[in-house]
Amino acid sequence: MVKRRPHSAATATPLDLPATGRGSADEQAFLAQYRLDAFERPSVAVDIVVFTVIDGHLEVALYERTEHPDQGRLALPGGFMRMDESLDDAARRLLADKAGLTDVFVEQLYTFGEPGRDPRGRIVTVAHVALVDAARFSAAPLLRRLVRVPWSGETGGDVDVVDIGAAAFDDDAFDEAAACAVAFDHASIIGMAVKRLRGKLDYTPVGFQLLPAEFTLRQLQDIHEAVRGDVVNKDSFRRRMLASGHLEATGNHERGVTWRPAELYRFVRRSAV
Amino acid sequence: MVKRRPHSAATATPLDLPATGRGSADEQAFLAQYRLDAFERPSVAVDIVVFTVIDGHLEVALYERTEHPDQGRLALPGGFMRMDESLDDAARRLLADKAGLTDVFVEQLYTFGEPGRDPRGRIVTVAHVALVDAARFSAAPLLRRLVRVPWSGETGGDVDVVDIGAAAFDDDAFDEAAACAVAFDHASIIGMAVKRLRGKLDYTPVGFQLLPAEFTLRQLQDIHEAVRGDVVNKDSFRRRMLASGHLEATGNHERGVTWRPAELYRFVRRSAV
DNA sequence: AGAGCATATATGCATGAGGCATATATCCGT
DNA sequence: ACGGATATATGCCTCATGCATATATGCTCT
Repeated sequence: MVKRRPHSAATATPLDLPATGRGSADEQAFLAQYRLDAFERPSVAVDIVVFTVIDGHLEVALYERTEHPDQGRLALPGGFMRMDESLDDAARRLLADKAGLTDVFVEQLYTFGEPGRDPRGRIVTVAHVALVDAARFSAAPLLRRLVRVPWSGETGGDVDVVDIGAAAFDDDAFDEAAACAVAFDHASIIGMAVKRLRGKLDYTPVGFQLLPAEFTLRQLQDIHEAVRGDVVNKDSFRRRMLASGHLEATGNHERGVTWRPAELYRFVRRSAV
Repeated sequence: MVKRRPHSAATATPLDLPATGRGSADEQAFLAQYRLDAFERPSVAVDIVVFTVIDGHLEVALYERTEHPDQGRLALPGGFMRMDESLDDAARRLLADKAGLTDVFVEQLYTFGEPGRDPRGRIVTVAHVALVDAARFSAAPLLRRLVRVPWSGETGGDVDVVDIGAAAFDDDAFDEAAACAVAFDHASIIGMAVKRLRGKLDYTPVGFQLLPAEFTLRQLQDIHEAVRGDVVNKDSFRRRMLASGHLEATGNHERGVTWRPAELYRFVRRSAV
């Protein structure tokens, strides 16, 4: 039994079109005269934190700004949302345009909207996280920058970005390198992205997104250790991963290593039981 | 030993004011002529999912829309962001205006920006989650509506909203009640909010936000069971909570119950070690 | 007042996952 | 053939959790 509300307008309408419901003539009339621009509007941007793990280090794709504001500082790839696309679509479009990356894992992270975060005016940015394997990351036409997260637990917050130069393969030099200047609030965005990635790693199968299609258990462990910033127990890690149901042995083995070759696995979506 | 990069500009400038850096005259000039409104902009709204637990059921604050579009349907409290406030500030302001709630736990959830989600035009909404104890929720001038989450694991997705009438204290009638019509994509927003709340409950001390300042372990367990939608082991729950370091015994006991009164605890922020 | 009841609170034990050590397997280079 | 390095497998210890049992403490009813 559906209750019917009294008509707000006395006009007769066809039976199948409710007087005031979704799609009604009444609503159509309302929408026709509705002025959305009566309110002032901010600009909406989308920024993407592209992560990868190279040589055991967590890296983020950053480019050097050539224009004002914050000219010369490092910034996340991003841009303004278009009126005909969803936020996810905007992130994927910008990822393809600015980094040449397609078919990557993209997920919305958080929306930053402090009034003073951009000197150009009121710009709200919807930050996203993308995960790519090292080979595709290196091939992308973006500067590679290492991110060193100050290990203060799970705090998030700002993150130090260290240029990846000669120090790349020298941990001592890396530790002494000075942090680069980061544009806008992007250091804070990266900080939250690292925090989120660390959290997801424990209870969702997301580490595979940072590896090629086939990989060894050691490579997967390296990913986890680089993201977490500490070492994990090898045996229990192997047991846990193999028991998760997300791994499938390919029967192939790694080649060209000087030790016993490990078996290659691939990621399988766990059956929905 | 810190390496120094060569200057990009050869012009002599005062030592403290870089030629092109943040706050430089060059940047000022750029900003003065920058036209942010060259791009079309969407409207930015903020919606809040206010949760509480009453009589063992997870409830959400919804009101019936009196205007087009989706007139007569149930909707989340919300509104448009102002140009001089942050997103969190907007959420708190709207919570106070629309529900009379202040000093509550508020956290950003997710931003919804599908092009067709609002017939009035392009409106991006930044959804938030707020947690209130039952007493304050009931006193707020909003309709109470029960939310029944179809227990399909962690899927999120749309959620059935069931009117809380005579069925409130009768689980059988509640199960048979038909779902109410929900405006816009708000059923989907609530679904994601439930999913997020369930996830946070396991590894962050957030359940306390749904209780008064002093509470018994049984009340806390009821919160967890209502949010998770299943039963938890009483003994291990007590052990885990007491060992978490978040609980502090007050020495007081509950009154007016017909059984042995339980001790009252209060929430303490865990000391930073 | 005392029995009965419902719940809180405490203790002991079984089970399973993770940390750790040891043993064996398999590649490469010399 | 042998050593080096790592993969892979197995067994043991510890701890968190699930489960059962026992005691404590308020109320209600007779």
